[in-house]
Amino acid sequence: MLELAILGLLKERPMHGYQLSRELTGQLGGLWKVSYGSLYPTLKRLEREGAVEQVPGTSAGTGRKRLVYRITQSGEQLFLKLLEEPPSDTQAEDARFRIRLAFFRYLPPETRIRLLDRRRAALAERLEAVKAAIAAAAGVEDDYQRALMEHGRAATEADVAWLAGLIQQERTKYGITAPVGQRRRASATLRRKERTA
Amino acid sequence: MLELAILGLLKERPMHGYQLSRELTGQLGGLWKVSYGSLYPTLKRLEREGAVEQVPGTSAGTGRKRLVYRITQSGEQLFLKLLEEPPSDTQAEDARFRIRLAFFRYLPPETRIRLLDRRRAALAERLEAVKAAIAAAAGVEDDYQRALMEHGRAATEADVAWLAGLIQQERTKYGITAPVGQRRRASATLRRKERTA
DNA sequence: GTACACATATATCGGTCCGATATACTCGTC
DNA sequence: GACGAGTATATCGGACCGATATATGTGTAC
Repeated sequence: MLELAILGLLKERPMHGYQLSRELTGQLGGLWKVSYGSLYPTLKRLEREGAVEQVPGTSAGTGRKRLVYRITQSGEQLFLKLLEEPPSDTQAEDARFRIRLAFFRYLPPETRIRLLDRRRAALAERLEAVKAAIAAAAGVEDDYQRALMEHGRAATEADVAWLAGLIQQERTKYGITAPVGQRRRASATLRRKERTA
Repeated sequence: MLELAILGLLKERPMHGYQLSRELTGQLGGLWKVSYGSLYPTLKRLEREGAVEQVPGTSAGTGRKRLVYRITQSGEQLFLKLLEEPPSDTQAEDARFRIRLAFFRYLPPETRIRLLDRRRAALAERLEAVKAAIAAAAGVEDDYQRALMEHGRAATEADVAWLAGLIQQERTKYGITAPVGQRRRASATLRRKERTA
């Protein structure tokens, strides 16, 4: 995830580590505070893999030690690959999706819609799970546990609606019609079952 | 975080690892899927620390290998300590707060209000950061970046309002009046400054 | 003019949690 | 009696975190 964010920023202009940290923290508006303990090792790994490279002679004039990096050709390819790659860690996927969205402009409208729809399906599936858990916990007396679940439901519903709005907006903008058959309950589970069948 | 969840469940009744995993995944309604890669090592660590212990002879009759654990006296103490402990990892704090809430019934009302208020202050602070980022990005053309920030603002506002509601409910229930001076902008930052002053 | 707090900048450490995977037992069912 | 599905414990490498160490530059109060 951090790789994606770093490459996305370096795509715009060369930067050094500390600068990346500030941009990431600021641009995502406090939604994600990047740790140096992640940033610098990741930057080194990207360099080792050839996705970024140091810009020579940049710290010469200032006297201050600064390692400025820029993205390479191979890094550009990696960036686009990561931007489309399916999710892995459900825990971090929320954060990953935000990063992705911040660089959505680099993707064609069709791909954007596809990714938005995939995310919506995943959240819709989570919503069903939450609803099922609420139904299962009907007899539980704990007020806080119920409040927690209800809040989870409301928040997830809001997210799904937000994504639906973004998709609609994108479709209207580019005149892309919704697929026929309007797969209403096209949750990831259902699609997975179809694929294996 | 996992420690807290495990201790909270074992406080109710002895369980083995797999059972804990199902309870956690189900009870939190898909909001958190526990990984075995976290669960079993944590369980072992808790045993090594003496917070939990194996219930002897439970797998005898079944023939199936099952390691049933129960909470110890020292584990009960650890549980209460973790339940009140201030947050550390901002990334995981959202999840940690949910776990905490699920076991809120074990805390006295005053403590509950204090923790809810701390959480609300932290979110209010985050909200201010998001607002500042939105203001700073006024000239940016990227629609998605703006949509992302706006959504972050809306979601955080909803969370703050939700917490305010919970606090109000708790106060009404137990007849605890709000502190005089009603520190309106009592963000964590302000309180930190007051403490150091 | 100099001391001192603060921001800049890179780097490492231990620790938590994750998904994937390995292993093995139990049970229904065909 | 084979076989897949569910149960159960365990380890692995990897991502990310907060805390911390270690410098250097910069503003400013005395």
